[in-house]
Amino acid sequence: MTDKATVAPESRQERKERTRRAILDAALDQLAETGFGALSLRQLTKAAGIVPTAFYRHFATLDELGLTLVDESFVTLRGLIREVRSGDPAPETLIDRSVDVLAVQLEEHKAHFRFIGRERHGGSAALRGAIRHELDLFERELVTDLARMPELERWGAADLHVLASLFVDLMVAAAAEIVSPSAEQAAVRRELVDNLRNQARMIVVGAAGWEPLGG
Amino acid sequence: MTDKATVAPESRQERKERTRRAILDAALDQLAETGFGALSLRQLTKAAGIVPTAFYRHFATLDELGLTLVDESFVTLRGLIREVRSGDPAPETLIDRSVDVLAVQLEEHKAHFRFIGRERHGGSAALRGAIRHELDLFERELVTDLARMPELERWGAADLHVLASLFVDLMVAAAAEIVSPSAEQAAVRRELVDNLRNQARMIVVGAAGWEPLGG
DNA sequence: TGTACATCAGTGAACGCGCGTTCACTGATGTAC
DNA sequence: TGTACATCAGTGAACGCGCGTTCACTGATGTAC
Repeated sequence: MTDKATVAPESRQERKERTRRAILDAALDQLAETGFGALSLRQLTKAAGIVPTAFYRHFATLDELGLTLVDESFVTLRGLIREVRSGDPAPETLIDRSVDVLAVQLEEHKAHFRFIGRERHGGSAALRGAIRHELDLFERELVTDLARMPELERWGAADLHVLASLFVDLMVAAAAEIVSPSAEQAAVRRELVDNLRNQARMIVVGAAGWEPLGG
Repeated sequence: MTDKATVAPESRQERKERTRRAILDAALDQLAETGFGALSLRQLTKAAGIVPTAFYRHFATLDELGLTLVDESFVTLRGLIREVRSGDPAPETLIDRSVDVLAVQLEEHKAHFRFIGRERHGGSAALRGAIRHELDLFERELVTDLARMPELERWGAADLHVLASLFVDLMVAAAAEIVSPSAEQAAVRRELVDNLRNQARMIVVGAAGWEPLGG
């Protein structure tokens, strides 16, 4: 049972990475309850199964941990977009499919979306700045995606910005709402998702009838 | 100079109200920097010019203070709507006027909007619940306003909810962005307001072309 | 108007607690030979 | 394969600090007569 062959030969590096992961997960867990500013290093490390001082072997400061979580969360968000892009590009089904993918990803990466929703306006200046920067990048990517659509070929940069920012604002607002603890019940969550779908459809109707801005 | 006639005859009640106000203002001030969860009673009372323990003469807990701020902030928000309603009701100018009024009110009641934007998703469960409740009420009021418009007479409750929630989500998102410390520069703020105006216009176009939901 | 008493906003000392961070350490893993 | 040394993730004691809350108090304002 415990002979040499069954013992996992975990290297020092692997063990360190595992601890780092445990810290990040404990943080995401604790951030469901409180804002990042109220995060306790001692509670955090206790949940991660290490002594408080061991935290500094992995992060120089709590802020560095926060920035790591921002990075991680946006990797998740980009995964969402990649999944939407990789499917059927027909405009008629794009909205429905995007909302469906979002709903699934929200469930799987609840903590990441909750973190972004919470700290977007709630966190420290550094955290807010990082999130705002990532959201700007994200919106710019969406603009280039939209610019490729034949229906929008007459649109200028300003028009694309209006539409893209609408989608991003809406998605972030809905995501924050859907992953919030008060939307635990499946029925509530479904209602929120349905509403998001309808909101997106109404915006698409608006885009279809939109007269591009002058200048 | 200091004879009886010039001395303000401040009653005990008036003085108490003034201190209470000082606490609330100090809280709003401190909340520009951190989330409500990271609020310090000691720093708060110091800024208000009283000793820490005097806080309890005015509020039983910090949470009670938070709920008072929620109430206050929504009084501000309702004032905004009242001002929009009291003006020209012509649909063509409604959006522009609403955005203009919002921009002015954001400037005048920056702290209130910042508080709502921050704690909407960032605060304690009690605070989030209170804000969410008030926003629900607010949206319902907007629905009854919209229902009175001749252009929307064929719309059902579900359609009205989609449109109203779009406006509310958008307004809260934009407000939080506009009052954030990173939008201190007038040019940045103007750009955000312009974008909000265009977003609202695109939604109005969407509403104009919207085919009411069945059921 | 004057006096005696009640009210109560604000005081200040004291408490125990959890916090982030320092430091010298331990002992298992990794490396050089 | 065996030995001697280096690395470094995690330990545990200790620190000083600001925290929320308790309590008995003070003294100006308000009230009853």
